[in-house]
Amino acid sequence: MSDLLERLRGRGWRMTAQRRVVAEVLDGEHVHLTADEVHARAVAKLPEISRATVYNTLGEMVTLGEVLEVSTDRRAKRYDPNAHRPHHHLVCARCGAIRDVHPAGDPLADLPAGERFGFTVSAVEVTYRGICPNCAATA
Amino acid sequence: MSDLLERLRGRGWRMTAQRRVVAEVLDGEHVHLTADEVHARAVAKLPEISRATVYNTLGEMVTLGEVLEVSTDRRAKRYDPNAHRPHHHLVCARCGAIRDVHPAGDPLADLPAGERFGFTVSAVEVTYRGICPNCAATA
DNA sequence: TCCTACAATGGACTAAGTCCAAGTCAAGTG
DNA sequence: CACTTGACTTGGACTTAGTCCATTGTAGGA
Repeated sequence: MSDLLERLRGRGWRMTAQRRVVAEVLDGEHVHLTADEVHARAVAKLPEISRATVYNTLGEMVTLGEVLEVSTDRRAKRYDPNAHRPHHHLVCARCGAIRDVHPAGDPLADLPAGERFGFTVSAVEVTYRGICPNCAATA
Repeated sequence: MSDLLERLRGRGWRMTAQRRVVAEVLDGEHVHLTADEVHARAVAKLPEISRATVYNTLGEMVTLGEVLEVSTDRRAKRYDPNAHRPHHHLVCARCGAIRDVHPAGDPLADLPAGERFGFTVSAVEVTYRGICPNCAATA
């Protein structure tokens, strides 16, 4: 069963059919879906679920820290259920697909104090951009 | 006079009043403006300039590689005239302000071939997130 | 000066997401 | 089990950021 679902239940989440299907959709995917893709898959399991609910639910999961929001471009945000392992992203410039990657090194350490301008730096995001094998083939 | 303008002219750009003001706006700013902010400043110099033209012109400058497009969140894209010196960005999570930073190390080198999944990786963006001194003070 | 291809215009359109008032229902209480 | 209540869901209107396109204007060469 769903780990994600267990964790959410453990946090006192009220369990509804809608939330269940959203959690299941995310949990079952190893790619990063957009909210609309999540909605499309959720509708397949529960036809009357609304877009607003999908947005609400995703937003709550992000707030709870169970899911990461990734916005690599002007297109739709994508949701990453792999919130418990630090990683970066490899994005296809053509189709927008995202993969998780685990590079060596700690980029936070690469930012010397002299370059911090008084900011309290708490996080770093690294986005590698390129063309995925799929898009390269159909170029 | 404007360096940016000179470079664009040198590339055979047709010079129009609209393009001139857009280039001047970008060139004069050391913060990173959104397209709408660019438009607002452009209108101050040339009241009849249209939004579409500002978008077109910014897009062309990005294509020519004279300006960088930065989208650090779901809000509007920002335009960075400092395209000729590689740098990363330090973003305030509260107010959205952006500063350029120049960290040590080359993150591209940190992505081993085994983590590239067949992608042709051509660029890397690093975004440091934190709270700027200003926002920290008024917290 | 005239031509013409390139550029500008503005209004309609789209995509992604937010907001809200009204209806529904999960789960605790008696 | 039935009741209650506040949390959850709904769908449609709205917003923001940006794109598209047919028409009109104009820079710069002949």
